[in-house]
Parts: sequence; C-alpha cells; structure tokens
Amino acid sequence: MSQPKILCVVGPTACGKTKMGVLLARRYNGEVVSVDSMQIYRGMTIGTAAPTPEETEGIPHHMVAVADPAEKWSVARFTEAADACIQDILRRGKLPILVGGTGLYLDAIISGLTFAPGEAGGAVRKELEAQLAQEGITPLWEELQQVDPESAARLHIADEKRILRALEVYRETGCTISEHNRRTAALPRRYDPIYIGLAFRDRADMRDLIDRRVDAMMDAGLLGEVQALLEQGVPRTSTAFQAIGYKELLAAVDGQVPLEEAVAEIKLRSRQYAKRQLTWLRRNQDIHWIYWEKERNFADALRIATEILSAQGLQ
RNA sequence: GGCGACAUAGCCAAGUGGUAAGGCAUGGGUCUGCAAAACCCUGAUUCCCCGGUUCAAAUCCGGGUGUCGCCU
Repeated sequence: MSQPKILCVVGPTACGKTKMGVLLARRYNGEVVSVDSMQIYRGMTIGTAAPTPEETEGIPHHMVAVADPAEKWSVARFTEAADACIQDILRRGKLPILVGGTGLYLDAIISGLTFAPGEAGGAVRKELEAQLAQEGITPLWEELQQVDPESAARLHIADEKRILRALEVYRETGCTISEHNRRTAALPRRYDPIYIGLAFRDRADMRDLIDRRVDAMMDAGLLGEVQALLEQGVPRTSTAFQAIGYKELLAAVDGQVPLEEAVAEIKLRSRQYAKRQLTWLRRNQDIHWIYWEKERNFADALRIATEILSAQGLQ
C-alpha cells in the first residue's frame, strides 16, 4: 500500500513560502500545515512572518499560533500535533500542503520518526546538566564512549547538547541513541512527498530582501510584540524568546544594546539562518527548485510549480 | 604650513629582530525532544610603497604616500 501524497513547500526564510502555499492550496484544493518551530507561538505574528488572515485568503492554515509562548515545545510534540492535522485533512479528502522552514520537523513528519524518551527539563536531563556544570564535559564524554562508542565517534566533544541527549536516551531506556536512530531510520516513510523549493538565484538578492523585511517588521511593530510578551510574563529563557528578532530586541529593551545595533543583529542572524536552511535542504535531492531572478514573481512560479506537479501526477 | 600618532585579511586586532595570535564577518558542513537552537571546518607565500642596516625586518633607520589628532 502506498503512502498518501502530500505537497511540501520549502526554502530559506523570506523566499515566499507562505504565498506559494496559499496559491497551491487554492489550485489543488488543499489546506496548509505550517511546519515552523516558532510560528506555533501566539503573539509572534510579525517577527516570525506568520501568515495573517489577509495573507491566508481564506485557506485554512494549521499549526500557526497554537501554543502559549511560555510553553516549551519540541520536535516530538510538534510532529505529533502536525501529523494529526495532516490526517484530518486527508480524511476530509483534501490535499495537505506542508509549508515549512524547519527542516528537522518536516523530515520527521514525512519519515514518521518517533523520538526516544527524555526531554528538556526532564529529570534525567537536569541530572546530566548538573553533572556538566559540576565536572565539565570530559567525564560525560568518556561515559558516552563507554556506553555508546558509535555516537561518541560521530559527535564532536564540543557538541554538549547532543552528548547530553545521547546519554539521556541511554539512561532512560538502556538502549543507545544510535540503535534507536537505526531502527527509526529503517521505518517506511509515512507520506509520499512532492517538494517545491523556493530560493533566490543570487544570494545577494536574498540578503537585500531579508534586510528590507526586517525593516518592515520594525515598522509593523515588532518591538511592541516583544513588550507584549514580556508583559504577559513570558520568561526570557523560553523557547519563544530564542526566535530571531525577539531575542535581539530583548537585549535592546533591557538596555544592553542600542536599538539600531539590535536591528542590525536581527538582519545578520536572519541571513545566517537562511544559509543554514539552505544547507539542510541541499541534501534533499527530491526538491524541485524554482529560482527567483532578482525579484519574486509568483505568477511565473505558480505556472512552473503546476508543470512540475502535473509531471508528478497531480491534477 | 608646523608638530605628533597610526598604517597587519572584508572589519576589529595581537605581535617591537628569528620566519604572521585571536575575534567577527564570509563560504562550506553536521543535525533523530530547546532546531529561528547547538556544533564543526574555513583564509595573509606576507604586514601601505621605495630604499637601507642585518645571517635574519611586520618589527630598526631614511624617504614617500595616506588617515587621524593637535597647533598656526
């Protein structure tokens, strides 16, 4: 039996995924599922460029503004919730269109990854973090070499986050994360994806657009969103405040850096983020890329996408 | 016009006689419970130019050019 066909719109930030998602949803009788680690939080519309009611043009969008910004979400929690949306869309006979910038989340949904137990803030994790603070990474590193030499060989000693996670999985389950990964990687895909990728031909053009978009976010009141989050009592250490645009303005609100510098930092961090997204996507050979020349032209892009999709058997 | 300081990678910058630290940016990569996160790799046959001293000069000396500061 073959997996349900779904559409995925991918690409680095500011490349027009949202707009393309709406156009494709209309053309193919679909609904959009946002696959974005930060757009899930409420009250972060401007800074995460989350689709607004005007932008969605009546097309249902799922997984946007569904979480309290004080909450801590994760890949596991996200994929579970997003998958429920996809199943529901399929049940209603419509086409799920995944529009996403968070590569790990998207891949996890499609391959149907399940995650080993343990989580940030969990007992075992806290224990490991305390140990790290006390003794440094070396003893933990040595422990990992003992219990899971495969992971130890794969990880760099400076990659504390993953070393801790590997040890956490082992302590929680008695099974190594390498073993868990091997097993889940062998699982059949959950969906049959068709990928449309959007990107700029010339990186300099992407950079220009990112800069302009950050300025537009400031004009639209990004600072106000940050202040509102603070007034709601969202902790400064929350995942939501890790979002680009928010953490930099937090520093400005706290008087640590001048506003102008914070804005420049947002632009820089956005560029670097876009680069990381491209790195992630590059290894996916199944993406059908559509490249923007200088400016974004959605009429052309939709036509090209339609051709690609009909070649893939989608009518 | 005079006096002084400075000139090292795209930017910041250490090095004051023994064969060019470091940081940032850029580019490339990794990624299985914080992923808009975290982590790794990445550059100067040469130190503003010309000449000199020396076995040896980014480092010392002379001249030139440029920038900045002060004075007139």
